Amino acid sequence: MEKYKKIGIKLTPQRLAILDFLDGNKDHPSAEEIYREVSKRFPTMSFATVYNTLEALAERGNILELTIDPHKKRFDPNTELHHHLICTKCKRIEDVHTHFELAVPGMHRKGFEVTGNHVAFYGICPACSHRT
Amino acid sequence: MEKYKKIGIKLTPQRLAILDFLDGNKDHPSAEEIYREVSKRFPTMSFATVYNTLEALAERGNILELTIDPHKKRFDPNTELHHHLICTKCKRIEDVHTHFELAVPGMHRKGFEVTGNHVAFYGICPACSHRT
DNA sequence: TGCTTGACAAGAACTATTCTAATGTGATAT
DNA sequence: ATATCACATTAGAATAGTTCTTGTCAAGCA
Repeated sequence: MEKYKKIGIKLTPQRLAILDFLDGNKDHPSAEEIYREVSKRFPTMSFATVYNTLEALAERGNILELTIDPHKKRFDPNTELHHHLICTKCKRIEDVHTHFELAVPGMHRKGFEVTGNHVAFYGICPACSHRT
Repeated sequence: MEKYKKIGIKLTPQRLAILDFLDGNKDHPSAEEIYREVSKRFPTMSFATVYNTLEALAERGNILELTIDPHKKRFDPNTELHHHLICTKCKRIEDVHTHFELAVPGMHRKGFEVTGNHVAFYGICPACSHRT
């Protein structure tokens, strides 16, 4: 795929498969989910390859590493500025494409140079609120 | 200490030491930091006790489990609604006691019942921006 | 007194991630 | 087209953080 060329990493079949799986993916998959899926096509795939690729992509700003799930890292191929709505029961994550104008008041900034922000909304998704 | 009685868990010397360490602590300590500190007073202290106590406290809403640091859990004894400013280099976390009026627009809510939110601000703290 | 419940310590087990060493391979220059 | 080399890949070991298990004990209660 031509569109992946500009990322600036060496393209390999494994990496293309990972990129294809991520492209347009709205499920914020974990390394394990990526591995499970991609290793269907590449049964010899190693976990290290998944992590290496994800790290390389994150470094270049092509994906975001989410620190939302206490148990594992999750990755988001959508690098536009956006926020998340998380079901505290099933851990499903939905995107919230709204821009919030947020600034840290000087008194709390403590000399920090603020570079970004992320809003996590918590709630219960319809599916979970139904079953009990 | 009387003030701990109302938490509703059985108070033991180990738990009192953990509670004392957390009380007013603004450093958002990890389990490991709590263990290191409390085991000075109770050298036989086990990690399991730390985790059990933290879990019990979190369940009862007496502390918050922060999912901000990708490498470890961090705990916040301040359960008032507040937000955080995180140094992406040294992982220091400062509190931001500002109330933001945030609502998820209906189109993104997808039927979620939203129960709360948390804003993470990212930046570089003064100490880190100095040393290169 | 005996029962029940919950807390504890110690360490094993587990999970997610990172590292290592050996081998393989895509991209470029030849 | 081929050789080369830096970078990718693999398998498995290593690590870090967290959770689980087992046996023990103390406190509260019938």
